[in-house]
Amino acid sequence: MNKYRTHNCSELSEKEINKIVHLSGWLHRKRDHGNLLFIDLRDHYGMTQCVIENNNNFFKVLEKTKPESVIKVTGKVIKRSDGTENVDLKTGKIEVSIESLEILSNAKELPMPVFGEQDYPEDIRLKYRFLDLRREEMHQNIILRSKVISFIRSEMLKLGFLEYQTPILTSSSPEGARDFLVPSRLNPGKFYALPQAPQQFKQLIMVSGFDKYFQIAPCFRDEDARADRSPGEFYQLDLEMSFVEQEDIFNVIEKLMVNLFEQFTSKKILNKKFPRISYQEAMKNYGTDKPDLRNPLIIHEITEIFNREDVKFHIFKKMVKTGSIVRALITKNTKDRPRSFFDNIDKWAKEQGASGLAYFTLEQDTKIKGKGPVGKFFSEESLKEIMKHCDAEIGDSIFLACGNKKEIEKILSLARDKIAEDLDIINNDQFAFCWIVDYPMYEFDENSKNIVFSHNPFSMPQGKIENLNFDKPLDIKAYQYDIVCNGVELSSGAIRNHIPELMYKLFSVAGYSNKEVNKKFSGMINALSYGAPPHGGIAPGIDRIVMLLAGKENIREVTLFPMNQNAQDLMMDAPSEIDEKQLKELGLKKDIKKN
RNA sequence: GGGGGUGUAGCUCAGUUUGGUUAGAGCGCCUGCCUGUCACGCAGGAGGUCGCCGGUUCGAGCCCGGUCACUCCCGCCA
Repeated sequence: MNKYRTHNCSELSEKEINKIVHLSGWLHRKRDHGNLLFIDLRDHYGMTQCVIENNNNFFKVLEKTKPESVIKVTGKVIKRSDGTENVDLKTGKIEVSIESLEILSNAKELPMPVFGEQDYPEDIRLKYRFLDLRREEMHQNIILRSKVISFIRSEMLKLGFLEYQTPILTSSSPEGARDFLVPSRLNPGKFYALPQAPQQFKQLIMVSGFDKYFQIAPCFRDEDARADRSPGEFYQLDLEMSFVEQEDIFNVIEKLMVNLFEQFTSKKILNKKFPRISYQEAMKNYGTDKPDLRNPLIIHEITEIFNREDVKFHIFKKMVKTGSIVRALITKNTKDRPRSFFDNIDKWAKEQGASGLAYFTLEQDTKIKGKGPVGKFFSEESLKEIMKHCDAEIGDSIFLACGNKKEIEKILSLARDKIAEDLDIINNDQFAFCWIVDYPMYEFDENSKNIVFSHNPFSMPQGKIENLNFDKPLDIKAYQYDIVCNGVELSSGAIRNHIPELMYKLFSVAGYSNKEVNKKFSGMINALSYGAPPHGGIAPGIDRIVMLLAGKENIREVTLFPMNQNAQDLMMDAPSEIDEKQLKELGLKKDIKKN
C-alpha cells in the first residue's frame, strides 16, 4: 500500500464509511472552534473535510500548522449528520475523523493566499507561480490546456496526420520577427537562431514525402508582448499537407476547430462553415483583418457625400478635396442615448490619437435632420443619401472619421469595438470564426519606401504564373489566409510556392538577388530543385485557442510559467548574468551601454 | 522607442478633489475564548521609509519635477 494515501481528496463517499483511510494534501483552510477543528484538505482532485477534537494529541499540532502546509491524515470516514452536509463539495456527505497526522512539509506565511478568488498583482503571481497555480481557476485553466492539446493530437492522428519534431537550434532568417540567438561554441562568432516557427522544416518534411505533418511546435520571437502575445515563446499547432489546395486546408481546420470548440465549451459556434472574407473586404467593412464578427457594426464609405454642394461640413470637405476619405459607423436606434455616450466616444477617439469622431443622430419632425454638433451641416437630401448608402434609419446615429485610408481604418476598427462594447451588443456566448483570404503578396513599406512581403515570402501567388504582372507587384494576391475567431487572429497559413524559378522572381521584386536567396534560403531552394510536391499548411496558436476556450483575455492565464512584459521569468530569475568563463568559451564580450 | 493606467500594512483597497493632530477598513498574521463549521464566530494585539529621489511649503500620502516597477496600448509581431 502507498504510504501517503489510500484515496485522493475527491474520492471518498458514503461507500467508505467506517473505513480507515490515509489522505495527503495541502491544508487549504482551517476552521478552529477551540475544542473542535475542521480542516479542508486539498489535492489536485478535490477537497475533503477532516475533523479533529481536542482530546486528540495531534489537535495542538494541527492548530499550529499554517495553511498550504502539506500533511498526511489518517482517520476514519464518518457520515456527516443531517444538516451538516455540504452539497457544494463532492465529498460533502462524509468527513474524515482524524486519528493521527504527519506534517510532510511546512509552509511559511504566504505572500499570496491560495484560498479565495481575489485578484493579485501579476508580479507576485509570477514570482510565486507555484502558489498561483494551486488556485482553483488557474489549476483548471492549465488542465484545460493539457486536455486541449491531447484532444488536438488525437484528432490530428484521426485525420491522417503524423507528428514530427523539428530542430530548436536552427539558422537565423532575414524575414519576419527578431530572432532569439544562441552563440555557437564550436563555431566562434556564429549563431544559431531559435525557430520563429518550423516554417522551412515543415516544407522540407513535405519535400521528403511525408504528406501530412503536424506538430505542437514551440515558436520563439523576440518581440514585445501584448495581452494575447507572450514575450519570447508560444506554441502553434503547426501543420502542412502535400497535394492540396486552399479549400483542403480549410476543410481540415474547420473540422478540427468545430470538434475542438464543441468538445470544450457549450458556447455556440456561429458558422460551422467559416465565412470567407477577402482581405480587401475585411479592411473596408471592419478596418482590420481580424474582425470580431459577433459585432454587427459595419464601416461605410461616404467620402462622395462631402463633394455635395448642400453639405457644409467645411473641415471634412476641405480634407476630402486634398485626398482624405470619410467613413462612418452607424449605431441603430441610439437617439435617446445621453449626450455623454457620444462625448465619451469622441473623447476616447482623441485619446487613441485620432482627431476625434464627429457624430450626429438622425431625427425627423417635418423633415429629416441631423441632431448633434455637426448635424446642422447636412441638408435633408444629403441625409437621405447617407441613410440609403449606410442602411441607416431615423433614430440611428452616425460616427464619422476623416483622414487617410490607413488612419481611418485604424480608428474605425478600434471604434467599432469600443462602441459595440459601450452599447453591449456583443454576444459573449458565441464563437464567430472566419477566414480572411486573398492577402496581397506584397505591401509598400512606408519606413523603408520599399516593396516588402506582406506575409510569408514562401506563399504561392494567385493566378497563372505566366500571367503574373510583376510590374504591378502590389496587385498580386497570394494563396495566403488567416483564421480569426472573435477578433483574435488564431493563425496564418498559405499554399506554398514550390517552384524555384518563381521564388527567385518573387524575391527579386522584394529586392533580393538570386545569390542572396541561395544563401539565405539554401535549404529550401535546394530542396525545391529535386522534386517538390505542391503543398500548403497553417499554424493555429495553441495559447490563443485555449485562451478563447477558457474565456480569458490574457495569455498568461493559460500558461504555466509565463514571463512578464519585460521578458523576465520572475520565478526562475531569467534572463540572468553568466560568468566570464562561459563568455570566453563562446568568444563573446559584453559591451553594454550605460543608462 | 512612444503613450495611458496603477503603485498606501503580507494581500485587496479607501484616503489625494480642497496640503494640516497619532494614515484607515477588510482579509491574512499573533494572543485569548469557543464542540458542527465549511468565507466559522467573538475579544484583543502586532504590522506602514504612503514605490524611490529631489523640489515647493511653517507643514506633503496629497502639489511640482524626475525616476523605478508592474500593466494595457502604439510601434514591432513574414
